[in-house]
Amino acid sequence: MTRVALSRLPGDRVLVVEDGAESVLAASELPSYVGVREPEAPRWVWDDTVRWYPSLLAAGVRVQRCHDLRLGHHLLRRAPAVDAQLLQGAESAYWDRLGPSTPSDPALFSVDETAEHLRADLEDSRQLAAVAASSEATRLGLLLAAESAGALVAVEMTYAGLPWRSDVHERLLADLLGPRPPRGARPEKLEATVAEVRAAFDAPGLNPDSRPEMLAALRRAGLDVTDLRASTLRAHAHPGVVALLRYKQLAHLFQTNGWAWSDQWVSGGRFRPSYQPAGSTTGRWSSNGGGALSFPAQVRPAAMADDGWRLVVADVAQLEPRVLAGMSGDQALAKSARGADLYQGMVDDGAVASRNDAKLGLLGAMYGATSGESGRMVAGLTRRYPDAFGLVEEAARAGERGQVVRTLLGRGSPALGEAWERDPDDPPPDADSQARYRRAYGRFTRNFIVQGTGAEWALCWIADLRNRLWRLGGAGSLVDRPHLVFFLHDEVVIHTPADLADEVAAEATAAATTAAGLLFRDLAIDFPLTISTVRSYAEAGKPGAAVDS
DNA sequence: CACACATGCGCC
DNA sequence: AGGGCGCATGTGTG
Repeated sequence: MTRVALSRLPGDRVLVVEDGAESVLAASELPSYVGVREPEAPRWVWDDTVRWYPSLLAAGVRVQRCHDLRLGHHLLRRAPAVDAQLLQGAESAYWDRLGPSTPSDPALFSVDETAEHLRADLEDSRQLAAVAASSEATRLGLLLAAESAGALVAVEMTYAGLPWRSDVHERLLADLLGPRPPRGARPEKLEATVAEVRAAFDAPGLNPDSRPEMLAALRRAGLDVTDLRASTLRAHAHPGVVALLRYKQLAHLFQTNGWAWSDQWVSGGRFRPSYQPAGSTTGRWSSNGGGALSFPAQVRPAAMADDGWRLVVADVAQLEPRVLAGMSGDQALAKSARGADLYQGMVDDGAVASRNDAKLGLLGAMYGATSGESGRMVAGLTRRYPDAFGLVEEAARAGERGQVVRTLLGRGSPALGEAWERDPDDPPPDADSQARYRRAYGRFTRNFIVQGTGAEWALCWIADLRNRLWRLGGAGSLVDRPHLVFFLHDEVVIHTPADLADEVAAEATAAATTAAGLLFRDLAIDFPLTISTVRSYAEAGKPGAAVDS
């Protein structure tokens, strides 16, 4: 496949390198240049998708495939199967240091003038050579392609935005909090809750946001608490606790997803958060603006499709347990995974008494629970599913020995010590705390292989789905046809003309099959989706939510 | 004054 | 003595 490397040059020019041939364009010519090449679908190679793609999209150019060198560099540098020496060369130290940029500030990442003008073609050659020389070239190649496709999706989703009805959002806020207050003031209903809390604890002037003040007030009232978590407070029957819990809930809504949040992240009828692919060490995405990945259920009613359009919401049932079954090749767990509910499958298989036990046991195994109900379930299930439980157990032991682990497609975990930086001023840790530290790292590596491989499955899923949605056709640009508008680890939302919703749902299912095949080949693991076609995101997943049309 | 950290909550 | 994140506030530090 043709690769075309794009690098920025001083003076708003772009260096284009294809098969060793160099040419120079003015930056303003780039959209038409890319647009005209795009039907042939070369792979565009660039430093960071966020630095190139938004302006192309704004000019109406949709890119089919790319290679994101920043993501690739960080991934390959830590991949156990890659000889990191092969990534060394001209400017490689800059690539090592490149941090993420954001759509609102794409230049933020540049460390100095040189980093602004890195040669994409040189780094691309090194990455290609490093992959080719690796013992896991095929898997790493797939991972790089999926990661880069994810970077395209991330920029496209910020560009398109999640359809947002500010009137619905404001009505919701007004109902719960009262009218929008002046800057710096609490809304009426929140202030009223503060008054209730003060009265209940006989503490005029109490600031419920102050931890020391609040703890003192609770103790004076005879409540023996050392923290203010909702779960702790709920255990105490005191009239003030009810008011305090309501205050905490409303205050969180006001502060996190209230008017100020809307001012900053909603524009033109769209919620446009910023996504950061591979923002977490496991390869999961994170979000560095707008809080996309902690988008609370409370405000989802405001996410509404345009008139004549629908939201197709698809999520994978028990993604990580299924991934564990696939990567461990555990036949018994794969059998329980055959169906819509893996946990129920374990019950039907006679492995556990209840669905809840199954869930506790599996989550416990993946997170490294050692005690409580969850820890107790793990022991019994280990005998039933030795390959699956053995795999995470071995990952934990490797971590405790100080070894790095890798995902199915070859992403490496950060090393012990790299995972959590130590303060050099701290006294050297004693044997006890060293052992604790190693066990904590073991829990991390245990979870890393499953969470990381789950992220890889999801990347393959959205990458294939993105292409399928484009092929579904329709005329016009990205936002005139079915397109992804939200992604949350194991769930996607597609905004689509209503008459295409059924086809979109079918493509989401087909893409899940593709992803399963890419990762697990012949080991047919089912990844059933829960799909809803709705007007409002809040209706998704509920029985009877389907829109008749 | 800016900054880092702790706490608590949201999501998976 | 269960993994990964982001965000807001208050508090303590330089």
